[in-house]
Amino acid sequence: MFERADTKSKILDAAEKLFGLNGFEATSLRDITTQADVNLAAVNYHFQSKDSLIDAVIARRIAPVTRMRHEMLDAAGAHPTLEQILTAFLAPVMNKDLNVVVPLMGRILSSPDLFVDRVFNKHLAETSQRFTDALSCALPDLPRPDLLWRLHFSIGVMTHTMLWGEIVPKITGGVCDISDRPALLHRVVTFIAAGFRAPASKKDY
Amino acid sequence: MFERADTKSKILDAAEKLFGLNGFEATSLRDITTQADVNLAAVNYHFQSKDSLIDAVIARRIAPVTRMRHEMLDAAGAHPTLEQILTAFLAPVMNKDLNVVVPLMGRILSSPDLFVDRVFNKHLAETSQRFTDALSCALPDLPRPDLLWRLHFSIGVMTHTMLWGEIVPKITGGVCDISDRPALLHRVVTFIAAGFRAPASKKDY
DNA sequence: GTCTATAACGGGATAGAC
DNA sequence: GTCTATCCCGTTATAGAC
Repeated sequence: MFERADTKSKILDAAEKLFGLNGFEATSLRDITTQADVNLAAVNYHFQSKDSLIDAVIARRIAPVTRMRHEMLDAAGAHPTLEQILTAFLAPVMNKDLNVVVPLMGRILSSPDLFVDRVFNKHLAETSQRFTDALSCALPDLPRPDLLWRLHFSIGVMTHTMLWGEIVPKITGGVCDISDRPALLHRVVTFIAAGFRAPASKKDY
Repeated sequence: MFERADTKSKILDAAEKLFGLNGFEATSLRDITTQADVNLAAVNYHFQSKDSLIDAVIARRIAPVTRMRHEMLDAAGAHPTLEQILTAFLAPVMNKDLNVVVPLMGRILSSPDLFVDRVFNKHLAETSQRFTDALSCALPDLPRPDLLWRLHFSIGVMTHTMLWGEIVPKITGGVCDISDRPALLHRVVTFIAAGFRAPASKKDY
């Protein structure tokens, strides 16, 4: 049942898969419509342009991530630990379907130009505010520039881990394994939490 | 004097600038030849194809980075500290010309598909080996998977910091500043070193 | 709503004069 | 080595039949 998804959803599914696999630029509408098994013109009928399609693909996946992030942060209570904050921030992204959503997120986060105008300002500004506030509470002695830089570094760890997921096992000769998602999340949180707890940078060194 | 650089160099200069600015896919040969003020056909004369041009652009910048990395690691002596190893690894990339080389490096590192075959295996495999060995010496108790994962995380921090350099001041309302390169390097090394020194991940948690 | 067909354009690459 | 002109392909987008 429900085998015949509607055209619009089929396009979104195919697009997010191919965008994640090959990037936004390298994916043509022909690739998408072939994968989705729909007609080429359907894209411009349901969405107005390739750009709008990209927006739609992103919006569909960011919404639940944002919701889950806030839920997890709420669930951690009034004074969440650093690890709880980081987990609430990272888990909703990193525990998604590895083969589709994660590569897509990686693509988004490694396209700064596309990101700021069309993703951050539209979908993430509020979330960013909440998590920086929570981090400030958990690390009251960390100066604000350090805190923001370290959050930025953390996003770098997350992005790279997602984007390179399938590469790491290759170039490490199989030593690193990505199939155990909770273990990987734990590794990331451990690494980042230690980085956040490092002494604040001094002006003279 | 030397105002009239040869065509080949002009193409390489223009290409690396535009590749860093807009990415490899989004940069056309026409963009490059216009920027370089040379004829379109010159690209296919001096290089055989756009792909070969990309390889040439990358190779020209990676060589000095690799040399400097090894020099700095050598200079740190037989038993370098964790901070010395990380600085030797990161400084040669992060202290380059911010406006051209750094964005280019960011682009390379955020294109996994392009990276493994055409960059890692060709230029970085040996360097990778040397630095993982050095890290093993500095952190003898850290299990190998943790060590490799954390090196991977570190590259994520570096990549993201490079790729998003100009964005961070914007979305932090000017709190974060990228103009002081040594300070930024110090922030990165502090963060990563603490992450490396975190307890190794346990199987049960 | 969905298709076929095609317009309009920009891309990489090449032939051949100079 | 450098140019002009051009080929051929893939791209987005649209017009119009069904």
